[in-house]
Amino acid sequence: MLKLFNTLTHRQEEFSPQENNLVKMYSCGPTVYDFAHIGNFRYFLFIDVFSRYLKYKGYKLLNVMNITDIDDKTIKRSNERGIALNEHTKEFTAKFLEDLDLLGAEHPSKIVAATDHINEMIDLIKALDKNGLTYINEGSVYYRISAFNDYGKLSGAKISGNISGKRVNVDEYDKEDARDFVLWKAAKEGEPFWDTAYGAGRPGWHIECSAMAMKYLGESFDIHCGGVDLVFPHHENELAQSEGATGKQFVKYWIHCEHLMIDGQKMSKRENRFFTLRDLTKQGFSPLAIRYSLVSVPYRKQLNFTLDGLRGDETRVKKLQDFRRRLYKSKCESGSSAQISYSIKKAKEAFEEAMDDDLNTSSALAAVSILESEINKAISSESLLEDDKKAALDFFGKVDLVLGIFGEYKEEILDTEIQNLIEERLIARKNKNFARSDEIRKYLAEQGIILQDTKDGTDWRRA
RNA sequence: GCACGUGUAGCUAAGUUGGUCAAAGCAAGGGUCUGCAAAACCCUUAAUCGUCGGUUCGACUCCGACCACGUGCUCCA
Repeated sequence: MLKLFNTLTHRQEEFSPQENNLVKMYSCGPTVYDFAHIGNFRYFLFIDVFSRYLKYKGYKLLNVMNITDIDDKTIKRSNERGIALNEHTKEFTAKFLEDLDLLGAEHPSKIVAATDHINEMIDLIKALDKNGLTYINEGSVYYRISAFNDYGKLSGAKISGNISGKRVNVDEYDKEDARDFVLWKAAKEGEPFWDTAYGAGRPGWHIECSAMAMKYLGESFDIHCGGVDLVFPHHENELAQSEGATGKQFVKYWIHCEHLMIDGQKMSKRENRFFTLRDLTKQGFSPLAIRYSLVSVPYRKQLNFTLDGLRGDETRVKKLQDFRRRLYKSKCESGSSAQISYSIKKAKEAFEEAMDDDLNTSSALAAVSILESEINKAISSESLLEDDKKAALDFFGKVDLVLGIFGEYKEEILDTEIQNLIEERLIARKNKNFARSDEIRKYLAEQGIILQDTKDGTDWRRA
């Protein structure tokens, strides 16, 4: 039974979807003003692993993610570049998806852009209007928080009342109450706008998620995800907009992913503590190791990202790949052993138990390591049997379906020239002609083929 | 200032309805294999569980204080 920590109730709850086998989930997506950074990807990989595990558990998943392609930052950047807003945002949406692919993250079932849903937002504002939850001031439409009783139920009482000394009128729009937020911003010079029933303007930050989530998932659905920083005000306001319009519970489980830190401190562009995916791949790190790093710490813990740690994870994923390769290639007698099959069963239980416990990936990985070590011993002592090998491969395959940490395994084929050289070298070695043997090894190394001599012959791999 | 969270071996970290475990990975040391390598594998080392008190027969796990770090209260994954 999967248990999840629900921000709304502030405790761990057993998960069960509204419709018996179908999970409906909304994940807050990127604001496409620039490249996403690894902090963003920590979250997106959490969504990936979470989604994969739901499928692993046998659920059907409808996962919608938004692309925020209209806000202060996207406007600012596109103006700086002197290109149209949507040209700018299309470009960075594409980069975002490329990065997801690179990290082996599955795409959500639906990816939707805010600017494609202006009508839905206006309709939602109308519904709020009808319920007396809005007011207009100088062409902008505001949400009147005092008229919504449940305001604050997601983030807690902490925002009730004025926050002394901190709340200034940062927004250049006028509000009745400092806590009110804008639904529709009146058009300003130099900004894109849409002509609507509420005049020319552009959407406020929160309205897109309410409108799109309800359009694709219904007025009430199962899971809503985001980074912890979104709990307030974004999700609190989203909830207020949605429930204020429908009178129904908007979301049952609110799930929030913790932030990532670099060297124990907050990311900071100014102090050069900041990485995009490209920054890291340029330094030679593999996307797989980056994925492993970001996935290996449970999502509700702050993740301390360090380059030293990443180097370690680089080694780790390489060992995982070597291990799987070794297992594939191991030659086994038929049959199975009671001990190994018990260990495999245990590992599977431990893995699922860990993941069921609010997606404890760290503990799940421990289960993998323990079995890995045991299987390795069996291979070394040539005591691994065929059925156990199959069961083990099956288990690691299932793990990989969820965590995606083994990378691709493909049987590569060498061209015959290289094949022949390897043969020739074997013969040379047999005749103790080591000069020739080393010559061939050196030559192949230059071709990117690394040879490894084993007692069963010569193995090779690409550098 | 207010609110919340974290502090476990060199590093990344799991674990706590209080009484077997203080997982696992990386690093480090040793070994197996090899003509030599490389890779891989095996073994070992290491934590008074932030500090100081309290509760208890017994606390890493509960309570209090303190220190450090982080986050939110403003745009943010």
